[in-house]
Amino acid sequence: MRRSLSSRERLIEAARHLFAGAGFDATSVRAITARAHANLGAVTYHFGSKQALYHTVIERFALPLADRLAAIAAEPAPPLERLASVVRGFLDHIWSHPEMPRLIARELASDRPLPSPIAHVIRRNAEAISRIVAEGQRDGSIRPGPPQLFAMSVAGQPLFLALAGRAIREATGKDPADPAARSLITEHVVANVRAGLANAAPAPVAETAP
Amino acid sequence: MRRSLSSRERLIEAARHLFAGAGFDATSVRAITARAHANLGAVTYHFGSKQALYHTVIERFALPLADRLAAIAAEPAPPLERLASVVRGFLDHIWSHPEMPRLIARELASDRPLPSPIAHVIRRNAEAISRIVAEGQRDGSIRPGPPQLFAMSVAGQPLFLALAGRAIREATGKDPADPAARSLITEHVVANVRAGLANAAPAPVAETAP
DNA sequence: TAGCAGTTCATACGTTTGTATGATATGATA
DNA sequence: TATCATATCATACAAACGTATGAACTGCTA
Repeated sequence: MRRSLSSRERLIEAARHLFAGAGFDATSVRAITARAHANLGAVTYHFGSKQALYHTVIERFALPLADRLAAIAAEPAPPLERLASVVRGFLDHIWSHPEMPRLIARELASDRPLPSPIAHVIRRNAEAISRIVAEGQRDGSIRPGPPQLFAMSVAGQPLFLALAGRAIREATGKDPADPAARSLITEHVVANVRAGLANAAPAPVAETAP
Repeated sequence: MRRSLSSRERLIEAARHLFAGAGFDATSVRAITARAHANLGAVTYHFGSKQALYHTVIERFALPLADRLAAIAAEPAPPLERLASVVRGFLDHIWSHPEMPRLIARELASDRPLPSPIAHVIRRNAEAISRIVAEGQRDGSIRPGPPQLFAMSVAGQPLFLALAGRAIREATGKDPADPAARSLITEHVVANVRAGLANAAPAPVAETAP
């Protein structure tokens, strides 16, 4: 844990790592402060509670991701190309925030209400992707079906593949920390999403505007 | 909690529900025994420890799933059909064991070594699916690419869609507990996997044996 | 130098945790 | 009825937990 960072930042960094690895409940305030080289009271002082620190950790990755994907969704490219960009952006964001899929997975698995930043990012991304899919269905480039389910598949594949990094390492011998393996995985998911959504029949020519 | 079941079975049932909803660490032995209408000492008596009860819960769904998918994989059908059957079997198993994806997601997210029944079922399924994919690539019905990554996508989509049931309910208004919604989701995943793996070009005729 | 806000520190408190213990109850067998 | 393994029960215990408290330290401003 870098001593150069402020105590508050060190706490966030330590908490992110420990929450992702062991979950909220199995991570003690004592473990966090020890890893951050901070005093036991530091969490209460800087954040008020362990819960509040947890929410801070989540906001750190959730808000930028929502913004990033919204920007991609607004690009002036064909729907399938934009969806490929969404997948690339998603995975790129995950590679630089490896804790994200683990924290999200735990929250999705949980009975507790979703922390609001997570609920927010899921809602925004699902809507943005659904809109792209619907647009592609209108112009015939994407096959028919419920856009919301397509959206779950588009977002779910990057999330799950990252989450299963461990299993992938065992099954393929490739370490997802290695850039070559990362781009292999990225290209796989992009190709899979593209092939999964594309209209098999050559897209019928959309009626030209009068 | 049905009183008709043996105390041991009631403990497993209660534990499965609570572990899935709150995770291992946030579930207390007291909560389990209260839900099972059993005495506090019952977990120690019947299983030896909370950990051992957890492992019992996991084995209950992991072993049957591995057997089931292995049977499907051995069927004498074309590779793409067998993969569709794998997806259906996977989802069918999940619908009757809704706790499964939640428990698996938590384990995949965790730093701890995978409990052996989970590691076992992952390994067996990944191998079985990879073999089908490789076979399909040989006969030209499945597009080229690393079979292990295809396997992760095939298994990951049912798992993730089930895990995201909550988000799906919010986004689509459909409750995955409803059979109609279930078959909608099942058919979506089947179609998605099929389209994602199929060779876009018409399969080249395999050389006939001499 | 005095004062003060911001931060760090050691320590204490009341809960909750998983497990151990020994007494009691139950139901089949002798 | 006596015996015995199996099961249930109420308690006890030490450890770990999140948080609160008040003293000590820090660096800046008056």
